[in-house]
This record gives sequence, C-alpha cells and structure tokens, in this order.
Amino acid sequence: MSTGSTASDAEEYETGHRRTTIHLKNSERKITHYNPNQDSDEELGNDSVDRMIKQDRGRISKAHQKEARQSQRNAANARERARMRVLSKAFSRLKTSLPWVPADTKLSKLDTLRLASSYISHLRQLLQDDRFEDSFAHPVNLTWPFMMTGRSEEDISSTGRLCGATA
DNA sequence: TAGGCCATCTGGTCCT
DNA sequence: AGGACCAGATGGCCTA
Repeated sequence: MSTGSTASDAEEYETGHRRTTIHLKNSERKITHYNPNQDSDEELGNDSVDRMIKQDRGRISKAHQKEARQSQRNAANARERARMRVLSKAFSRLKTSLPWVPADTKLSKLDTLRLASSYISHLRQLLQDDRFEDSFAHPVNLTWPFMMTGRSEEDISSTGRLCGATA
C-alpha cells in the first residue's frame, strides 16, 4: 500500500513509467539528433549516398521498432498492474470475510492466506463434529490474535508469528 | 538500520 | 501475434 494502491490509475501509470519515459526520451533523442541532410552529395559518391540512405532507413525503422516494443511493454506493464490490483482486491475481500479480524487490522497477504486456511479448517471441523447448532457461537479456539488450539504442527509453526505479533 | 512487505517492471512461458 | 500468468529483481515505506 505504499506506492500506488490508493492512487488513481493515471497516477500509477505515470509514476510507474519514470524509467520508461527516460528510455523513450533516449530513443527520441537518437532520432532527433540524426540529420539526414548532414553531409552533402557533392562530397560523397552515389554509392555512398545510397548506402547512407539505407543506413538511415535502417536506423529509423530500428527506432520505430524500439518504440513499438516499448509501447507494447508499457501496455503489458499496465495490464500487469491491473492484474495485480485485482489480486490485491481479492486479498482484501478475503481478509474482510475472515471473522474476528478487526477491519482496521493490518494483515499481510501471507497472513491472510494462512488465516483463511485456518478458518476453513475450523469450519470443516465444525461440520465434522456436527455442531451446527453452535455455529453462531464464538469459537473459543479461534480468537484474535489467533491463539488457536488443536492444530497440526505445520499450522502452528506457520502462524506462530501471528500470535500477537501482527496487529 | 535491518528486515518484512508491497507495488512495479521485466522477460520468459503458455495459451488462445 | 497478443494476452495472461509467473517469478525474479528492484526500490520505497514502515516498524522493531
């Protein structure tokens, strides 16, 4: 949430393209600094002129290719940013769907996944124990900050950090 | 100040 | 060919 998550898309796009802008400017500089009329025909033979024209075209088309590649890259970057935004929103939604997590709690994505996994395990356990009638009761073994009991060693080790550390 | 977390960029790979 | 997805790299922000 530090750089762009709260900014508008336009702002994100702009800030995210600082480097790209520099690259584009560099390529533009190459093009604008190039002057096809720099040398006169009189000083060069026709072959040389032809060669230079071919080189010019090559340089220009290369510049265009580079520009095209760059704009494709920019588009891909924008798509990637959008994709990651969707992912982040999904994490946020998942976090809000976790009960007993205060809304203003700062939860990393990893923590969110671990807690969601724990919560699913908890629900499964409820189903197995056929304790539907108690489903609205606050489960004593799942309380903030997530001191959970009756869990596997792996679960405990993976979420041990959460016990009071992340809040 | 080190470490954790995150957003972004980037190149590679796979799919349509 | 173009887009989606992925993983590594990088830099910024925050906290202990």
